[in-house]
Amino acid sequence: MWRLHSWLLNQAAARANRLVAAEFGQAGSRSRYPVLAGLSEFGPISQAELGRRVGIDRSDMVALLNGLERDGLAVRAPDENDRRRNALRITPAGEQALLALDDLVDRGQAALLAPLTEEEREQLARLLRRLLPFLGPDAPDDA
Amino acid sequence: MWRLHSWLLNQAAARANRLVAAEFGQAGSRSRYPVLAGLSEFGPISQAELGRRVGIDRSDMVALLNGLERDGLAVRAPDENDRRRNALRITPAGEQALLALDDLVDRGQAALLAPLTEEEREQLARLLRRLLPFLGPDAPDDA
DNA sequence: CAAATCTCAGCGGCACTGAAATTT
DNA sequence: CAAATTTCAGTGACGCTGAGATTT
Repeated sequence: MWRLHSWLLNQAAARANRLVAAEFGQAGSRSRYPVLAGLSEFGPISQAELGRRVGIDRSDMVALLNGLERDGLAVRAPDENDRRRNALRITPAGEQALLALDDLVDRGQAALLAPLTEEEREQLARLLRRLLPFLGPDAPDDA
Repeated sequence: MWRLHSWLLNQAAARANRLVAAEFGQAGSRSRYPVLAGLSEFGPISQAELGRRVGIDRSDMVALLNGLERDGLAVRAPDENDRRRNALRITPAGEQALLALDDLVDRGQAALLAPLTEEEREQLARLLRRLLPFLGPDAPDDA
């Protein structure tokens, strides 16, 4: 039972979500965080590509961006090179919001990772990354 | 972004669920597995206690047991020592079903863990267990 | 009385599917 | 034509809350 990785992963993820959600409180959906972080890191990008990189479904991405645009944290512009795509950008207000969310996530994670040493935390992150194929060989590793 | 443990955990758990769900197909809910495994391992036990051990909410446990009882895989009997409780037991058919589910879960997990060596898999399990407080010091560790 | 257990009704976030419209 | 992108409508499993009835 306790060797069941898929069960352990689910339990650990559920706990992480509880802790982060407790920090977020009324501050909106947790999924906003990876979207804003991805926008900030990957500059102008299409919805499909962003979704692939942060592991969010195309369909959920639409709803999330609707909310972010409504709140002035991101903007959709037509991509002139490929008019099927939207060129997404984070706004200054979005960068601002991202900084605030950074703090909340950090605090939630501190509680989650309390039982581990710094070395063990890095080891855990390294192992988890190896399980995710879309974090290709180009993904930042511990190189 | 890639150092975000709560994000990594969620992505890894989502992938594990996809892979296991692909194996399960029509074979019923995935949550049945931890319940049956817990019943088999912990013998006669109350719903609340079982829920605590396998990380399933009291409320969801009711629905899961309804299904398991309907299918003849588990039985509820009144606990004569404490009549608030149900004494849950797995049936022979339940043990049978558990064996079948074992195979399915194993195959799903084999795909998930393919990138890791045996040593790394144990290390991952060890680290994840340390994040789950309800796996108290009595929990089977790598001692 | 306080606390624990079982049950039911319902909610919200999340991952996903299927299909339509547009563009390459 | 085949493939990719955005969008919308809808589904289902999951984790959880709140409340009621019963028992300790």
